[in-house]
Amino acid sequence: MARQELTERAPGTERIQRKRGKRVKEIVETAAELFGEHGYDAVSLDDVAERLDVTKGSLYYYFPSKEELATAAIETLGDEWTARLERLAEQHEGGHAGLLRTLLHEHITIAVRDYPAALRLFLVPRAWPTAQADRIKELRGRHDAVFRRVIEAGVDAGEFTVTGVDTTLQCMHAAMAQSPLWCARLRGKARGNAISELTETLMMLVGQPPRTG
Amino acid sequence: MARQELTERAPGTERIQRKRGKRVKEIVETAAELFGEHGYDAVSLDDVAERLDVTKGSLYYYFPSKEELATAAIETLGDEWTARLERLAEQHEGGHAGLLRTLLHEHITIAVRDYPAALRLFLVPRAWPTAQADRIKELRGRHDAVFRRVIEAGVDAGEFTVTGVDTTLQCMHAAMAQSPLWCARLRGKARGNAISELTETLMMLVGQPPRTG
Amino acid sequence: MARQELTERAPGTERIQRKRGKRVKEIVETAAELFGEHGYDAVSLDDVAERLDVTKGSLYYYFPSKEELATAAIETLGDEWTARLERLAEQHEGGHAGLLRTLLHEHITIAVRDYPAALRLFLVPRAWPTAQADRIKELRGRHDAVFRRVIEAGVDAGEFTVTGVDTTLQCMHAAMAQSPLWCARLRGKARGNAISELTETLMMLVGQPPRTG
Amino acid sequence: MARQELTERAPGTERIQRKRGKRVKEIVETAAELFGEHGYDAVSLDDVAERLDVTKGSLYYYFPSKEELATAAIETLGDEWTARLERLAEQHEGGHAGLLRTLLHEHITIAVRDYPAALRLFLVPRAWPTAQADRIKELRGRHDAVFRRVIEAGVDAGEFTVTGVDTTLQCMHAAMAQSPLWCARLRGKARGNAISELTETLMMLVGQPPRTG
DNA sequence: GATGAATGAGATTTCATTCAT
DNA sequence: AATGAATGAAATCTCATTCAT
Repeated sequence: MARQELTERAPGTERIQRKRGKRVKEIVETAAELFGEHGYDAVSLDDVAERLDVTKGSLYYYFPSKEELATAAIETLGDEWTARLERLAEQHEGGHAGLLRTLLHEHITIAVRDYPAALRLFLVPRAWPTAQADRIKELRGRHDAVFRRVIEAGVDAGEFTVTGVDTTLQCMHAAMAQSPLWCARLRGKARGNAISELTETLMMLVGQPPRTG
Repeated sequence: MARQELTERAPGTERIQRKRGKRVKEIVETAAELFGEHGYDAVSLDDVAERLDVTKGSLYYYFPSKEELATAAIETLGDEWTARLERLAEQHEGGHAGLLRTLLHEHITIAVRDYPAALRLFLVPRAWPTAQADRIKELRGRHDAVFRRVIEAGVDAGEFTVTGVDTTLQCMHAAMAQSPLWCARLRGKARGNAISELTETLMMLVGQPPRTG
Repeated sequence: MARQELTERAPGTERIQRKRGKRVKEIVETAAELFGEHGYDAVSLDDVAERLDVTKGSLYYYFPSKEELATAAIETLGDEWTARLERLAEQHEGGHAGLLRTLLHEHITIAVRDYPAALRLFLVPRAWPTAQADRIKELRGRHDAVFRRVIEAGVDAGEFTVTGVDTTLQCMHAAMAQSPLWCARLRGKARGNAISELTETLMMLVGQPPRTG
Repeated sequence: MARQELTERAPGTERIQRKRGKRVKEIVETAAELFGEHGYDAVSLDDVAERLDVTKGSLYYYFPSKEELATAAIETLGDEWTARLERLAEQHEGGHAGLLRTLLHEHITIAVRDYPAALRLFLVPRAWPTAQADRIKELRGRHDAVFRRVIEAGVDAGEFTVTGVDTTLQCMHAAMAQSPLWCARLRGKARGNAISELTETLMMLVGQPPRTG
């Protein structure tokens, strides 16, 4: 019996890994959704499990604790999100204002359309265990860097005016994190307009007058 | 029986009421402090009771549930807060920009110095019972109105430029709600500077170029 | 100071006692009502106090504990009740059937009209402390005795037929105790009819055919 | 993928369901026992859990609240009880008096011997949530119907005499509900005699003279 | 006589976590 | 891979009782 187990170890490991990855992603996204919606403490693993239509026990197969699940949610989302923004920044041609506008618009769109409520995970300042807090800080840093680079470049080029880059970044981030709440009830064109309006308003933070709609 | 009339009907009712009010205020303020600091879910009634140096049971003598206590805390804070801003607005003389700057500065100062965590109570989207949700919404309305009036007046006077008043308000509030987090580690002069910098940055949202520090 | 108290002991003691007696009676009746309605455990002293529009503390001025209050309720009610029935029995002239019918009718009337729900106190078998249990048993005995005497006399006279006097008594008592529940929703004539019908039905327990209404 | 079809979709679901059902039954029966013995309020979930040798938490795995557990207990008991009486009624051959006597005897026997305290759950007028109150009322209705049918049939056949069917039913039930109290201290033959005596006494409520023991 | 305040023991309920299968 | 069951610590809430005034 013991010997059997030794031989039967690795059949189709790859496909299994892929499947596992998909499952993990499902869980993480659902968790992020719920945590973002109600806050970490107000969401029980039962809630997460129920929305996924699995049992609580299953969650523990994929994650060793509730905290790790939340961290994974933040990490995964943050990673993907940042990657999308970084790609955009690389491809972009044109002035700093154009790039910043593009980044803001994309960021808000993702927040509102793809991961409503997920961003709040970054905001709600829970006392994470240090290991996880560090990881989160790093992510936040990478994320911030995308915007920071454009803004600093714009300032250097004399295109942007700011009181302080950090403060500007914080304001942008805070507003974008709340955006899903404001846009939650809008659909279709109205939502698109709201996103554009928010983008233009945030552009003012670097001294760019709003473009006429 | 006739003699009874000489005695006052409700003896000492007033003083008792005052005393009760004072106690309630103590409790509410302590609660607000803790809730604001750690969030609604992270604070147990034991925590509140312990800081007040009474037993859990006593809290229930004054409030029928944790939720009601939290609502009271929010209400008290919001009330006082708004009142302070309204007073400022009334007294102010001078242009719209000056008033808005004053309001923003005061708001951030209160948030950072006096109630370093209270704003989160308004933000974290907990599913309050409707009775309480309504009360909170009303508070936010009053609070919003203070800022809305200045901005609309400034726009009408041609002093301010905005893409949309609602959006502008939302961005301001989002940023201010986060401010205690950014300033938490700062003290003394550094903190004052941070507050001023944030104020100036937010002034840009209505098209006012930052004043040179 | 101590001396003063010795001299000031008894001014108008009598009137005070009477007043006290009235207050006690009010409390006892309200308590009996509530206990009978919802059961001893389901009623809190707060409930009693609120219906009386006094504070919980006041109840403790008159009764040393919840249990004593309940006992007092049972005792007072039982005492008065039994006294009324005993008086009726003494005055009565005529046959055994007539007396039993009168007693049943009166008993049910009191139960339904004067103390709805109070009788259940005797039924709900709580584990009273023995001191109080004894007192209750005695009361119950005196109460039972009124009916027992008529029934035994009737049986001896050959007027009544029963399988066993105890059993008959128990059935009567059980039915009468529930009667307020059945008649609670009836008013005026309808209630009078219901009481009469119940009386006639119980008369059958001693072999008396129902009188045509 | 094709292989999956060979495996059953919900593996062992049936056995699990059966096991769960068994567990639920164990809990419900233990609960019914305790609630019946001491009353709803006097029994804590700790009591139930301890007798089952599990923790409180486990009970909440099966029932969402104490009230639901109690309702389930009542329902289970009532269901089984009524079913037993209905079966008896179906099988019975002979006159109405014989059937009624059988039903009464069986009912009292169950009450006294099998569920020595369950009836109180039906009697003590607790304010159940309406959903559950309805279910209980329905149960009582079914239960009542068994007796009502015999009595009405007997009356129609001229075998029985009653003042009113409802009143008669109420008296019978009131007496039977108390029976466990009266017989609690009796054992063996004495108990059997008490049950028979009570049965005969209740037969008098429909005008049937007692059979000589 | 009566009240408001406070207490503390105990009840119900929640939930992250573990484990056998 | 996943589940159902169980646990236990901690949270919310209730309430009889005490006490200073």
